[in-house]
Amino acid sequence: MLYARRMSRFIDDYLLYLLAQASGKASAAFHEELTAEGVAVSTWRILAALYPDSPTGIGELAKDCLAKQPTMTRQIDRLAAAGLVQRQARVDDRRRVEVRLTPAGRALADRLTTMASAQERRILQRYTATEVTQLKAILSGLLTS
Amino acid sequence: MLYARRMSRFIDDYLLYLLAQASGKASAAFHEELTAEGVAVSTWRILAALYPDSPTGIGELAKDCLAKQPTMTRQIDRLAAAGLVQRQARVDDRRRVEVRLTPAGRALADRLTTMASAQERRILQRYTATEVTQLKAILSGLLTS
DNA sequence: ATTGATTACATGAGAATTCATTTGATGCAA
DNA sequence: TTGCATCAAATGAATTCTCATGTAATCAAT
Repeated sequence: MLYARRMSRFIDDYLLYLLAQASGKASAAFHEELTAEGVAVSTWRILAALYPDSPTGIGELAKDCLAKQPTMTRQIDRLAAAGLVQRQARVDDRRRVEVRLTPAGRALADRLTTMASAQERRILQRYTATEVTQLKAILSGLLTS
Repeated sequence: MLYARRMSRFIDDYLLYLLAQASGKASAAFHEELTAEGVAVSTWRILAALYPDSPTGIGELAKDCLAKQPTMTRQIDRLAAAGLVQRQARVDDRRRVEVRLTPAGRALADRLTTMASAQERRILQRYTATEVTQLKAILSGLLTS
């Protein structure tokens, strides 16, 4: 299955690789649940970012979901057509568009976030509360640097 | 700049989101360096995975680079045409293709991994050696679960 | 008020990714 | 052997993403 390697790989101790792989692998299990529910990963990301009640602009939403702004505009088109979110131009700056969950979107997000939290518990089960706190603190720190 | 929010967001304490954001943000700085060097992120990922001398099959390489197998086949087409990697069918199982760095590919990887390590040090500067060790251990643990 | 720069989002065209399937190779059971 | 399931990689078609740019609103300076 595995190939012989002459020496250890660069990436096995490289932080950005470990982060990317950990993120990908930890997400994979939940993404399977989403697929079984017929929900696209991109849809989940948007609903989660808006949940429970956080109206957000298109550009900021793109950042939150690791996508580019043109991609997000089109995703929101799709979710709005599906009745899960609604657009509303801000009165104090009409360049901006606030996106928020509709009742249907919030209902779906209720269900999915419950599933996500259960999944998170399964992953974190193996670690002590202290370890979990430290991990989240370090990750949050990376985000605010 | 920021919009008012009625309550804290679900994602701000959700591990998978923190991991994805931390990964994305930590990588962003280095990806800018890559762009300045005229190197695509996907190219970097492949060179890093093969470095320094780890011949790898297409499918495994796809996993290592968070891509699907058809994507990787085409990426390798591109890198092989650029003279950075070479394909070789395995004699013991000719379904498999071993990809390895050419001397030119290794030279480029030498340079990029040096840059990547410097970037990693800048990120980790703010943490103690113990914290770094713990972080990498937990991330590695997530990968082997 | 007018000009020019900047910001936020939308959109067209092109590029990259992925799904579904095919091709070729291997292993296994009858 | 033969037949069949499985596996790794390649490929065609379609989806999806993103770059570059456009449009409209706001802001700053004169």
